[in-house]
Amino acid sequence: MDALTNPRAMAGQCRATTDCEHCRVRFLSVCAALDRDELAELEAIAQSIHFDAKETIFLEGEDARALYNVTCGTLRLYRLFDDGRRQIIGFALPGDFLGLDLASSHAFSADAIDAVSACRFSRTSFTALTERKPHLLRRLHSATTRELSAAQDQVMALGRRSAEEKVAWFLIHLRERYARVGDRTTMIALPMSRLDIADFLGLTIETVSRTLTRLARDESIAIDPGGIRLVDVRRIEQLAAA
Amino acid sequence: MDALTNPRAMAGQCRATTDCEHCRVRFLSVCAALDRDELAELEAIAQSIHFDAKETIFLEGEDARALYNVTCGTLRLYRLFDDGRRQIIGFALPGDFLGLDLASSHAFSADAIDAVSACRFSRTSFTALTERKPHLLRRLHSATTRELSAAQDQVMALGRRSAEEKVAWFLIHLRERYARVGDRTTMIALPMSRLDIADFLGLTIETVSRTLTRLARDESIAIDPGGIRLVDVRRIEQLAAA
DNA sequence: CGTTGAGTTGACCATCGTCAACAGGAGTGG
DNA sequence: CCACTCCTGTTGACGATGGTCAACTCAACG
Repeated sequence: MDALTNPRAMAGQCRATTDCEHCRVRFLSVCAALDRDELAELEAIAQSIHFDAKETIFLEGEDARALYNVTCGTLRLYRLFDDGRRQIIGFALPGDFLGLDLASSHAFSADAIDAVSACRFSRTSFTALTERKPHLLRRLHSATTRELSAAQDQVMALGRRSAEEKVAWFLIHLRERYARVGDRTTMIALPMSRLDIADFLGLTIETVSRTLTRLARDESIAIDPGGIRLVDVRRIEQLAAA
Repeated sequence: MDALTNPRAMAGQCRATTDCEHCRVRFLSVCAALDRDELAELEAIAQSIHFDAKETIFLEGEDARALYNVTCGTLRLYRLFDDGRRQIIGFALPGDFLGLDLASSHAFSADAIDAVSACRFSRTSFTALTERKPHLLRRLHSATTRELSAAQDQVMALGRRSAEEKVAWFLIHLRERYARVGDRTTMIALPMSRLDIADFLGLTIETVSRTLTRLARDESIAIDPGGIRLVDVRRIEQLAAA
């Protein structure tokens, strides 16, 4: 398993740094648009920052003073309803960028699930940089497009599908995302809790738990500490696509 | 009721034109970024086009040869599952832009619900124009951001909410969108069928129908031919936000 | 005047949510 | 080192919400 996606291997390694040129997520992220000189400009306005597990990065509605480029760890992005129900609208992984919209206030809340490191940019400096670098803006636009497509995938997953299909989709979806930063293995790390998964899929924690145990009894998956191993990949993929 | 949102009033008026300067949706749309000369450039590559009700504009996966700016009418945007289930991921209204991502293939299918007029741009010419006009790109980016936020709103609506809450949200959501092009009235035109609403909300046609009749029995709404009238706006808003 | 398609309503049933109990591991304090 | 709590996850019993199947109405259209 790749170091970027293995929670155990990551634990000791989640260190902040602003050495862009040797950054692990450089080619995945918005920064990939920049040449060496431009990268230096970006590095000049970047601050490296670290969050412990369960720390809150920002809250929905707050002034967006900064943008973040995640270099390691996992975050949950969510909104709350008036009555306290929580909907998780995504998990941010290494390479993901928070604040793509350059909006003046945050559209959702974000907190660290495990230890997280990120590059932090002040919104005003970053916005100024996009004024001067059209291809950075272009890159930003294509990243936003990817986000949009991810949101639409989630809509597909939530609309009128069974719990089993949702959970299978979640596993495959996470696997594809890990594949961007590492290998596409059959081992899927789950740094998030069952409650997080439930709030992401519009299910309850009990249904998630039951569905996973049922899939495990079927020998479609195996439940390992810290993650899931896909045993019958084909079957899970079929459920996910159905 | 505003002409742009009244299906009856629109029926005879849905005419194609490329007179940008007098375009009704000019200030709502991506074009608003352009000054007079630039608008002329855009007009030069625009083609006006008309679709009858039920015509397909494009299919998911097809080569995206063109982008469209809707000037009147309503479209449904959707994706199909392998088993034939359909998920509607949005309705396009006047002022909406299809193809914001500038991607080479369509991420979803689109067809006309009622009569639709649009400005059509070849993707290559439009992309070329964005190369020369950074503020057009900027405008494109902010439109994509709005789309993203709309998709996240839909995720909020689909995750673990009751049928009543979903339907109420749909009505309020549609009302807000109509408000962008016209007035925020209590009368909400529903050009789309019950099946369209069901496929948008992840419900069945029967549940949508039952829920609407229940809300009508409560005197929260009134079901008129061609639309819904909000009687107890407060109550519907409460349900929608819950 | 028959056909077709959209919408409504009813009866029944499955899935998933709710409530509750329990297991096991991590952390804490005596 | 053990007992205790706390937290997460699992499992069971039960019930409600919403899906399924079917019948029916009504308007549009030939």
